[in-house]
Amino acid sequence: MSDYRRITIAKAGEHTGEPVEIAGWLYNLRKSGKIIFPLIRDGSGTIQCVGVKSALPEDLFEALKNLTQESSVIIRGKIRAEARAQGGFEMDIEGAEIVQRVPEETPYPITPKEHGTEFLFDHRHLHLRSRRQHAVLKIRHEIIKAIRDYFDSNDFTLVDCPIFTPAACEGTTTLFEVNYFDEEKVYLTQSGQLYNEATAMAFGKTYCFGPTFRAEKSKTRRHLTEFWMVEPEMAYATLDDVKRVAEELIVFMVGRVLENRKTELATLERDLTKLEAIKGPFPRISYDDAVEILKKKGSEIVWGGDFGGTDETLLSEEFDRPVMVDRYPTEVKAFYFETDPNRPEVALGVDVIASEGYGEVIGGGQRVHSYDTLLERIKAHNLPEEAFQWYLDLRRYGSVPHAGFGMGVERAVAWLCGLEHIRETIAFPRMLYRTRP
RNA sequence: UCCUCAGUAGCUCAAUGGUAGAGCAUUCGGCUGUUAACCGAAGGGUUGUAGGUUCGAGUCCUACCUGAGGAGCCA
Repeated sequence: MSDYRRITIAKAGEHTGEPVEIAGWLYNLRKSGKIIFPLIRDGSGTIQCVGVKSALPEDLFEALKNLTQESSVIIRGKIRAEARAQGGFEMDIEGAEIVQRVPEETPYPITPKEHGTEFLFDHRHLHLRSRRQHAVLKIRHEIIKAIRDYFDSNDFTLVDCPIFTPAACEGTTTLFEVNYFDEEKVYLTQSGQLYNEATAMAFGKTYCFGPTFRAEKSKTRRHLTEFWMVEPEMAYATLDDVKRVAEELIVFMVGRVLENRKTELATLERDLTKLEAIKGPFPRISYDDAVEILKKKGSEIVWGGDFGGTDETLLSEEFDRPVMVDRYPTEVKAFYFETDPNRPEVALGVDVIASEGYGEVIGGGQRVHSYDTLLERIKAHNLPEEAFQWYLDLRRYGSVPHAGFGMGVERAVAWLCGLEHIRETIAFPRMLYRTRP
């Protein structure tokens, strides 16, 4: 038994001819009388094994031949290059150990045929084992790693923000309320931004990376109630810095995925030319320009309104890469946005609209840094002044121009993977009508 | 919250108002190169729930439940 060295399927090609073992699960089994083809997956990949009756003990051959889908099994044998096999390699079975056999009375529910979304997401804990979902989550991991590598290597310090917050960050969106020891109400964070402004004044450049929550009853392919967001914030920075960093981040992220996740992109049948087109510089247009473009394309948008999902799609059709839209009407942006000194009616904010109709992936801009202006805004938005004293402190003690943005991780994943729906981009999605499993 | 569509076997779906069916999965049998393998056989149903119309309802009507897509809102 110890003669067989444990390897992962991903590295099978490096061990041809050696006695090795693979510990995994039965993904599928094709059999033909005296020869069987178990397809084994181990989390790193899948490989077809070949078992010949004459070469194996009778009881082992029969046990493998009758093995049920997703039974856990350790296969021992030798790897061989095989032109007919999918990954280019096959394993000839010399021995095996069945770790747990899935009973036939309770067969694995997800068969190799089609299923509906309700069924699949009710069985999400098992659905994750299938090839497509595995590929999506591998790419998600790559994207998250790229994001962290980008910020870490550009002098940003990770300072995470609280999940429990005492009040609304932006005053507009609906929050999840939590009973906090029956003493007071707290809310699940919808953004770490206000806290980021504090940490940026302490560290210069910071970012937070964590889950955020929105209690809006959005029921579309672009929304989750719990999603992950990365939010950088920079002291002594302006709107232009936000655009530069956002562009660099996206280009870096896409590069990493193209470099390291070719296999997964192929599994998803992603059009690579669309990803390869995502290079700097991204087109930069103003909100005014965007409205003109949309009007020409038949949208009913009027100056002063925010873009709907359809508008974002129409806009993205004009470009082969993400487009940056800046200087939105102050009215549609949150209270903390700095206004353009030359045009007080527009805010120094920018949205990055992803290509191929994937919508807004990044939103951010320059923050108000004058104490008086911020106080005015808080009053104008009917926000509780008391709760914002600490935030006002940031303008009392060494206030500087500063800026930052937030990127929705799931939207980025859906975009780079080319997915129809955001629910596949996270292991256990939380949506309007789904909190299980 | 609003609009639209859909709920039939474990799963994916069929069935003009007239005897509820197929493929996959499961069980049994066959096959030494299969690629969502294939071939033969068997078991498997309170047609989402509650009413109603009708000689007769999976099918038509009403309400409710569940889900999907979209709108608004948002990343």
